[in-house]
Amino acid sequence: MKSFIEEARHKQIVAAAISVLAREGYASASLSRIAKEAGISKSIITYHFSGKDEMFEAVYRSVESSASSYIAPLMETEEGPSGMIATYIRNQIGYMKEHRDELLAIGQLAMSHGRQEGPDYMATSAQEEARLLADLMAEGQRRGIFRDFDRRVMAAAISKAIESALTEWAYRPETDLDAYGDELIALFLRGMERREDGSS
Amino acid sequence: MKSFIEEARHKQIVAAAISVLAREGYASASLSRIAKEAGISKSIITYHFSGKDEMFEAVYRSVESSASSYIAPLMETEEGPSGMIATYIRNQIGYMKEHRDELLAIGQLAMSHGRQEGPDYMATSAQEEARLLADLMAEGQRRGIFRDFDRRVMAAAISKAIESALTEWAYRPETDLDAYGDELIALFLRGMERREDGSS
DNA sequence: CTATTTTCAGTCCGATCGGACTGATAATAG
DNA sequence: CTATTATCAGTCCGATCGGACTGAAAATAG
Repeated sequence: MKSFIEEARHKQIVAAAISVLAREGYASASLSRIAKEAGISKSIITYHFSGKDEMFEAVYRSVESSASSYIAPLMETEEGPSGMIATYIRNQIGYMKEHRDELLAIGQLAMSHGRQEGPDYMATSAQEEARLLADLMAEGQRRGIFRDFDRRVMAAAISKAIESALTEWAYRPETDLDAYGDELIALFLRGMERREDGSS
Repeated sequence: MKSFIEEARHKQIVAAAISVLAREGYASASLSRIAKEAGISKSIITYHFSGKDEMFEAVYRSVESSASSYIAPLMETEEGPSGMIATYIRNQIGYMKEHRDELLAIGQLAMSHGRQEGPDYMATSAQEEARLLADLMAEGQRRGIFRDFDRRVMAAAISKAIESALTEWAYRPETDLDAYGDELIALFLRGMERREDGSS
């Protein structure tokens, strides 16, 4: 089926949820609040979604697919591990510039599961990201471009560093995101590369 | 006054709150749940604290003072910016090893304020940490040991990287924290240092 | 036109929360 | 001994939540 209406409502509700999550945080993102944000009756949400969990999953998947479809094509043009990692960081921040609320929203969703891991779909997508970075690093190490470091640690550091750009930017809107990304690229490329003197 | 009983109760309640926050997250950290964790009546909490906010502030300040009293003395012995930053990272992780739940707990408290910054005491202590790192970096740059980078970005990256050690460790208990810390130190010292060839 | 889908405002339920309060009791201090 | 302080289990309140439900109206489809 997938009527136009159904799809439009889904998008509308997801968009309203993203706004509320990003602006007021997870605790305020109740069904009533989201319905109010969308200008619709609360019943409509439960009519189109089986419940709150399913709706938040739709939010997560929506942002995930949006981000990956933005980033994936831009990665194709690069070849070396260094360039690809730099491109990865640059693209993540590029996406961030145009989709601030989406990223803040899924950040709220990710944090809302205080200890005790959240739903599967979150864990798997986080693993995919770590995997992608780790593979690029392994290739760089194999080629002798990168020194020997722990790829898990490095991948986590990169992910968190990109995250820090978002929180800094949300906190200080005057932050120059492109410059922030360039700083991170310089930091990590220098931190990963093998030195000329051949040691380590 | 500060009777023995009052102080002991405060500590007991704070400890129980830390356990619940670290193990079950902010959402589960209700007064009833914390009282149950401590094996006391819920009324005792409202008897010794004016309310939930004051109690969580006590939790935050408790961990903050514990951490700074652990770390500060160990910083005195170092002299150069590189060594001090390395020591800073090492000490943060050293404290982490013995106070996992405390750090997870204040992490929950920090995250609980979805957008819209939390209480003052949190913001100021975060600023102090960033300030300390930024000052060390400025000194390193002045001495020509470090290259020219954005100290705000670098300080945020370091803080987040240390945080990543905690989340990784909480997620995978088999993580070798000392090795993790050494990896971070290698990463950031290489990322910050001025290269021998004199460029940039 | 008729049948179906969608929207709406609103109610009701059970649960949980922070917090104020009770009254009895236990512990401690002067 | 007498006051004071501390503890307890429990109640009550107002508020909010997710969610199920209602009945009627509106929109859409066949």
